This record gives sequence, C-alpha cells and structure tokens, in this order.
Amino acid sequence: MSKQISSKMDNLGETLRKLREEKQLPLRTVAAYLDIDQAILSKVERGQRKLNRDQVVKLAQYFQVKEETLLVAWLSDKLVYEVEGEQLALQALQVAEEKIKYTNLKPKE
Amino acid sequence: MSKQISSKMDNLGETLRKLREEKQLPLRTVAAYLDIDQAILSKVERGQRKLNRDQVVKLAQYFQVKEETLLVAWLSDKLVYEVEGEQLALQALQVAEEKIKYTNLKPKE
DNA sequence: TTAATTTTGACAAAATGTGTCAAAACAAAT
DNA sequence: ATTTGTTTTGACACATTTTGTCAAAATTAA
Repeated sequence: MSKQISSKMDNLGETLRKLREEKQLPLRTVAAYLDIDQAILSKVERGQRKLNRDQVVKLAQYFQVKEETLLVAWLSDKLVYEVEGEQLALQALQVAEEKIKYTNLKPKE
Repeated sequence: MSKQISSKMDNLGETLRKLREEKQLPLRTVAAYLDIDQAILSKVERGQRKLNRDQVVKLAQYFQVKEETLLVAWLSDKLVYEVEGEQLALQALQVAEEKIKYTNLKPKE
C-alpha cells in the first residue's frame, strides 16, 4: 500500500493542534513561547494564518519533533495555497518538481 | 525518452521573450497591450517580476498560444519561487501533489 | 553618432502580511 | 446558572511586499 494520505497527516495546523492537545497546553502557553498573541496561533491551527519559517522551527524544538516533519507540512501548505482553485494545479506542481529536480542535478551556473 | 526538461521549455519569462521576438515586437508594444510600463515586461522576461493571472491570459490571446501552456509555466514558476533555497523543496512539492490529488478525488466537504 | 530599444534603480501607491487587543463564544464543572 | 479558563472573532495598526511609474543609463542597430 502506498503512503497514507490524510489532511491530519500533513497539514501544519492540525499537526500543531494535535501536538498541543497531547501535552494539554493552552494556546496562551505555546503562543507565549513563540512570542505572539494566542489569537494568531488559534488561526494558524485552523489554517487561517501562516507561520513563518523560524516559528515553525521553534515549534519543532518545543514539541520535540523532527524539524523536517513540520517544515514539509508548512511548505506544502504554502504550495497548496498557491495553486488553490487552479485547474492546472497538478500539472504545475509536476512541472515545478521537474524544474527543481533539474536545478538540483546541476547546481552550477 | 522522457519529457524534455529545459528552462526554455517551461519558464514563462523566456517563453514570452521568444514569442515577442518571433513577432519582432518591441517591449513597448506588448507592454502597451497589457497596459503596463515596458520596464515591468522587461523584468518579467528576465524572471525578476511576476505577472498576474489576468495578464498571462491576455498574453496567451495576444500571442495566439494555448492559455494552458502559459498558465502552467506561470504557476510552476510561482511554485519554484515559493520553495527556492529549501532543502525540502522536492518533498514539499510531492506532498502538495498528494494533497491536491486527494482533494480533487473527493471535492465534497 | 544618431535613433530605437532595453535595462536599471529610485520612488510612490496599493495590497498583503503580521501582530495586538478586547469582546464574544464556548467548555468544564462541579 | 454563574464562574473560571480557553478559544475564536473581528477591528485595528504597523511593516513589508507587490505592483507600477518614471527617467536616466546601457545596449543594439542603422
């Protein structure tokens, strides 16, 4: 069977909420750690706001999870947001992948 | 052999420059059609500025090429820009693809 | 060298992003 | 059922980014 696909698995907001609830922490506490208002964190967890890269990295530390996990969720959320509502989303993603693979292949120039 | 990969093939800027040069048009003319300054178009063709969706659609009309072609180039450029410099770019793109496939699968809810 | 085109960078205006604050809504709770 | 703690909402302010103009500099063609 191939990789499981579920929003719970990959969305940053839901992942963060789950982590926070596991530890029974109020928004207030986690928000304070990030030095932002709890209102923002509430919105982040429900996908209405984005965090910046540094905040995501800090949260990986805080919750003791692999930075990579949260960063991929964060980045892919941004990508999905970018192509939201586009018929050609999938094709664009595939072309973007090829472009990235290509530039990774020859990093010179 | 698989799909050819080259920046010329997929980048919006280079595609537009090629189309414009084929028709021997100065930046001024195409820019006027879009109702923007030629400076912007110059930057677009060299990848220093982005167009918006409507402008891309207008240019497909103008140059008589498939809208889809330019839109995929435009969208994928945006995606590449979004993950520029990220180690996890490829993984994020793949996850984003899965998310899109998934939501396309069940458009309800 | 002139004339046309393209490129560059300083600037302005508009749009978006990022955060605060306080009130409203919700949940637990016994 | 009111209290206490938490979460959600929306109005607001400030900062940053986008999107464009303009004119001068650089480049290309004649």
